Amino acid sequence: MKQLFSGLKIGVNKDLYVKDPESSALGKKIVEKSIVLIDEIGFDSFTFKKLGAEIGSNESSIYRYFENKHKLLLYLTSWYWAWKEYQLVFSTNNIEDPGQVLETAINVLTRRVKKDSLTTHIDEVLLNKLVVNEFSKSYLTKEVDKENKEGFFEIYSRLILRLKKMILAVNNDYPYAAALASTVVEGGLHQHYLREHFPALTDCNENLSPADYFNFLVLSTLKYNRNG
Amino acid sequence: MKQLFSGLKIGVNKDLYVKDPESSALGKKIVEKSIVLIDEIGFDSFTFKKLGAEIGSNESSIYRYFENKHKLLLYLTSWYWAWKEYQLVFSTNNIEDPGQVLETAINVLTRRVKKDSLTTHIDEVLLNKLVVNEFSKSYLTKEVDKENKEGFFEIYSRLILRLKKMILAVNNDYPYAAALASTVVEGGLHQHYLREHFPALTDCNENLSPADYFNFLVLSTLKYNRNG
DNA sequence: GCAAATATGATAGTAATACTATTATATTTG
DNA sequence: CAAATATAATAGTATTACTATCATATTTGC
Repeated sequence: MKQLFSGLKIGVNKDLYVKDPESSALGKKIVEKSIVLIDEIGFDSFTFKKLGAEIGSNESSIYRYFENKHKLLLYLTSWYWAWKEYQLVFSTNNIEDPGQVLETAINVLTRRVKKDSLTTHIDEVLLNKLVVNEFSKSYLTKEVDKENKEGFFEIYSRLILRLKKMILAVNNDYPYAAALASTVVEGGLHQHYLREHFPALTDCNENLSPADYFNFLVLSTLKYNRNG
Repeated sequence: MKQLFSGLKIGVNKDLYVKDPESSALGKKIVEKSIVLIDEIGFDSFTFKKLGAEIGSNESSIYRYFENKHKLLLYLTSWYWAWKEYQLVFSTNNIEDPGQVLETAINVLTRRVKKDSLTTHIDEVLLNKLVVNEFSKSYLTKEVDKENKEGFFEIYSRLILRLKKMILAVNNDYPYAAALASTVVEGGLHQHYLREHFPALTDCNENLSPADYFNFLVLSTLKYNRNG
């Protein structure tokens, strides 16, 4: 915990970059504009050449920060989950009732991101959209097991396990705490995507948020009594 | 319904292919071996050139069946969901109790696929793995809205809506029927993926299946009584 | 059984991608 | 101010994702 909150710098696995993008103006620009460009044209058509053109820099300079665009995606999504973890811990810190803790956690993890600006160069609203649209692509690869061993999904995993703990604090006998935690986080992203592109496949809209849905879902399954 | 079950041929949107792969030996071979090859090397490294080499055919011949590998993926996943829809309707056909119908549906949609072989050339077990690993990539694109309008996700959407109806048949007041239906189907894929690559993030294993988890989740949220 | 139509195969070519390597030019630092 | 470091520019390679053309099988219709 200590390392995560010292100085408010969001820390990600150092093997995700060649040179720390936080260490220079160019690095920050790469991160900042990659979020904008990926949001604009999608990760699939995104290239370092296009990004270079966008920021008035050269392709080869970007390669000195990130090995390839996959690593950049891992960097951006790790940053996002680290940021969410920070929010999660911070916002539940002085709540005592486990039910309240869990509700707050679900809200933090499934709410649409509003303007927040922890940093000057990262637009969290856009980054949230990027995660909704592209996060799955970061782990649905043939290299997932190798990269998982290298710790590239550590922050995300830790976040799910934190939620799992909060679930068990409400009902220690619940047999599907990890599955439920992962359902909430992944499902949260998915419901936001559906709302945008397949509105018939979700009930979430302006009046009913994914947070409402998941709060009810979790509450009901944790409090459910087979005999009553 | 009629068109779906006439002759047992699984029907997908005709705009997904240039020439119907079911109409020739080469077409069937393309479909058959693409499933094997995508499963082997992953969709990202899969190319028509490699597939051509694999089946002793030419890249250019494959282009005469599918416009590009994205359309092929849409074809394969549509076929899968059409097959699941068939199983869903067939297996719930003569059940009267809505609770039983729903349980059967959840089992069909979240169970790991066992050998079935409706056709000679499609290996449903491999196709199920392919869907777990690659389905998200078929809709997480910038073209999703356009392709959705063209009906490329029609079968999938219809399947979710069928499940939604079954949910409402159990509890007509449930306010999140569509969200729950999509959670079960997508979540089913996701839990299988986690089991394989992130076992700490799910409770599903040899003894506890995603079907068990989702049956309990759905049952509890549908039967939950706020006041008791 | 043969001509015409159709399907498949082979080859070539293009623009873009995903890099690597090298060299030149800024910029920073000691 | 020299040395070190960062960035930019250019070039080059293998692969991808196609398109086009032409040759050769195979099928079919008479």
